[in-house]
Amino acid sequence: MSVSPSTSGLAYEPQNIEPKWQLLWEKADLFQNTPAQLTATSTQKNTAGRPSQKLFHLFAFAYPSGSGLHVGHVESMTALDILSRFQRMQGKQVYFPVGWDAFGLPAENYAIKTGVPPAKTTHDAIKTFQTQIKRLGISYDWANEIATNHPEYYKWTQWLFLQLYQKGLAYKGVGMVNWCPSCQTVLANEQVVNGQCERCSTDVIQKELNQWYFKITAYQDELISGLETVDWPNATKQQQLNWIGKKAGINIAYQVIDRAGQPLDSGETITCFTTRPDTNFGATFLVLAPEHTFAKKVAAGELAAAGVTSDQAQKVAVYLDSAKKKTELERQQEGRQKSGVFTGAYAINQLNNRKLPVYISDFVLGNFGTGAVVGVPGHDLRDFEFATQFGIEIIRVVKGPDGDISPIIKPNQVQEDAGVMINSEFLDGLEIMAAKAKIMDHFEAKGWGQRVTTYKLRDWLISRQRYWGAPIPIVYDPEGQAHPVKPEHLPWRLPEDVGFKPTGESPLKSSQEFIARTEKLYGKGWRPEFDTMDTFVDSSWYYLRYCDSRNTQEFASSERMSAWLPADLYLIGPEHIVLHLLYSRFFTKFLRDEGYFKFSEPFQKMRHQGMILGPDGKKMSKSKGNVINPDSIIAEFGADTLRVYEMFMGPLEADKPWDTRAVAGVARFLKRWFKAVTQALATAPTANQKITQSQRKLHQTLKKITEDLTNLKFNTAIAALMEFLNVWEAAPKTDPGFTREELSQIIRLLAPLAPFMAEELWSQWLSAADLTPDSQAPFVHQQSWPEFNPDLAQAEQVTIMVQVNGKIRGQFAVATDQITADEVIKTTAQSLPEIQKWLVDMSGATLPIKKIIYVSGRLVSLVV
RNA sequence: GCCGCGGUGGCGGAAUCGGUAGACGCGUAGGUCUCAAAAACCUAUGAGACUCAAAUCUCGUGUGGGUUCGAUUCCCACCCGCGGCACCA
Repeated sequence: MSVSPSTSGLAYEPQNIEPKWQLLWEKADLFQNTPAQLTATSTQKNTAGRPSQKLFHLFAFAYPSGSGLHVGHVESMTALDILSRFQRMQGKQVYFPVGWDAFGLPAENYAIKTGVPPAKTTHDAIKTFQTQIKRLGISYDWANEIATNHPEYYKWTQWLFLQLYQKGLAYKGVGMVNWCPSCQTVLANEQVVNGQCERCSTDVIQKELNQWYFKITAYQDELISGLETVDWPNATKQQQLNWIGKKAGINIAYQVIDRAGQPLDSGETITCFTTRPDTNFGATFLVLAPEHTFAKKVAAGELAAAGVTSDQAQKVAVYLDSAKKKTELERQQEGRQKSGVFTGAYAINQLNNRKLPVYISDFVLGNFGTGAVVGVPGHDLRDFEFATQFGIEIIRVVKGPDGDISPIIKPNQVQEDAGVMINSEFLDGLEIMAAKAKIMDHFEAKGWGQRVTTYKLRDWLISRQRYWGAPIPIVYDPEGQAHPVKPEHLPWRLPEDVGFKPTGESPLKSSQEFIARTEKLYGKGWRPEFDTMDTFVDSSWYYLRYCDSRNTQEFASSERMSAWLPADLYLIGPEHIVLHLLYSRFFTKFLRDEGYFKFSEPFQKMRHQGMILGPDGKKMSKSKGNVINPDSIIAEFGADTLRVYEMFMGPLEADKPWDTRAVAGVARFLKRWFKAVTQALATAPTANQKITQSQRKLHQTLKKITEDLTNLKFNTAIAALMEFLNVWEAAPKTDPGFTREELSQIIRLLAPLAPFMAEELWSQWLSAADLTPDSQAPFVHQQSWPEFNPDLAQAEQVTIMVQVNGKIRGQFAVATDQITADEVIKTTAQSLPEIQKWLVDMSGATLPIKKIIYVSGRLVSLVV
């Protein structure tokens, strides 16, 4: 192909340059369809003839919202694009795919408001995003673009569901679920924020429903241990660990007793989970969650044998009813105020034969541990609060750190984490950790308890009573029995004849076609599952599909997945730490167990980009009017300026406010660079005899940029380029200037960061020498990365600082090759006149030097 | 309350196997060009003291201690901000 050299002269005009190269790159199919070119990494050669190595750079799937590309998208896309271009120039084979997390609520809510089908809204939004991204010069592999709402994609989402179903890892179950009255759908635990719906901030209520779950808990231990093998930010790993919430403790079974203090004939027991069995001599009561089966039995009047009167049973029933009606938010607003009711029943603590009254309170959670706790009010603040409120005895069994052994009457006396046991018979005198081990052994030996590990992680509720998602591929026979949709019926298509008015029921119920289709394929009286899947199901396996996005036989071939995954770099916002990342890891481990590939973690290296804030330092939002639109920045300054500015703002991971004036500073820098190069091209000598300061700076910069880009330190890389330009522009008029070869390096150096301008300068570089573009590699982005010369990258001389008693008092220069002459340098340092005056006392007498420290190439420290 | 991250000029930030604090950019001030303005370019720019000036000195990386010839960097205690979790037994 031919590339026409520019004739536009010296002025930098991004508005002319950028559309031109965008078009030519597109025509040339640059960097397209990479995964098809896999094959053995060691034999593969790129255009420059160097051995190739594969890299998978993953940008977090974007939701195609109607408001278009956000400057935050620009930040992370640009960072990955720079890295991709940089690595390609270094001979790596880089796969940098693009796709859309296209199912989801906003499009459906828009449909409810306007009647416009979500498919249309989504399609239009994607078009807008595509145009904006191409204008930015992001070198995506568009040939492998995917969208989760496409039947060829969600066919495999459904396939994945069925695989899980066949292995018993997708199941339907009844349970208390989070229900958003506004979105009219259930939510996963992960989608409830402060008792409110993550999307619309409506108070979430609890409902008992029969829903579909994925058994993520089957992998809970591996989800913990796998974190040790990946290169992720520590904070992220920590948060995942907290979410999984693994805890070691013991389940203790307390026998329920009758009025005479004898175990019930039914052998009824209440099992409590505790991590602090060491304090069990201080136990004075038991508390059950309202959902506990024993609580229900009491309410139903089934525990008369335990001495529960009908009056007490009645009170319990009332309490259970009121607890059920409370929203998550009401429960939180009560704060530490505790409600509860005595059941009338007692259990026995076999350690000391103490009778423990059994209470019910909603501060005990039904879904953690066993839903029942043993109350030790002296050493647990919640138990203390409950005991004081209900007048229950408090026993001290741990001595305070100050030796306090007085009765516990104030909350600040409640010793929770350290101390020595007292009032605990055979545990007395032991530190709590030792006591814990000893009593657990005791409980197990007696058969009263059993060591257990509990987890906070719950199974993943994936049913959604919404339209715009992948239908759950399940059909029910006339008896209501669930059956998987047959593989030949996939994709199990999302019907189009639905009403969008929220009714509290799944919108798919309104589809005649959906029901007719089910009856036709499966028989009269058969019904489809009307719920769709949580969109996190779609978006938690997309990186697998990327490897083989046009495969019609499989979700992706094993060969391709093994070749490209795990991803070498995943750049994703910190808001996805518990949801998407945990789910993705679960799917990966499951499919590995199914034998599709061998790796266990999908994302080997992950980093989080920070948030770009408005100029006011606050999160951008339409209501605050502080939103920066990338299109308007491109219109004013060009895409290269936008890219370089966003990378220059600060460290990638940090939140940083937008500074409108600083954008102009970056535009100035690019303009100066363009001018410097175009002017130099006109007079460039073919060879340069003398080594100049500018040359040294060039090679130092080449070295620095290579290091910084490798480490994702884009802001300091750009600062180094600016420094280089400052030195270049300040070079003496007598300097011979950079040679053609050096100018080529200077142009290539900028290519990853400012791809359009670099391409323009490259074409000028070629035409200045009457060269025609290489037909195999006509573009600057196909050239090799400039290597630095280590000799030239070294400074000619270094400044040695001289300290006297730790304070800087002078300095001198030394040739770089002389810095190992320790004795000479130490002597020179002492002989400096400005140092001499610090080496004498008030009377002028020379002070003895006690110690001389020389830090090679940096400083001499004199101690007197 | 628990877990994690952070605190450096007027602003964004740079420098942490301990070794010139403030790179680079923004802003500001003065200047060149211009009838004028913008743009562009040049110079200065942490605070303070002293000086005609040059030079020099003192202070300075959230606070208070410590280790060291030397601390933004390491240790201890605390304060503040941000993110996450939260009546999790």
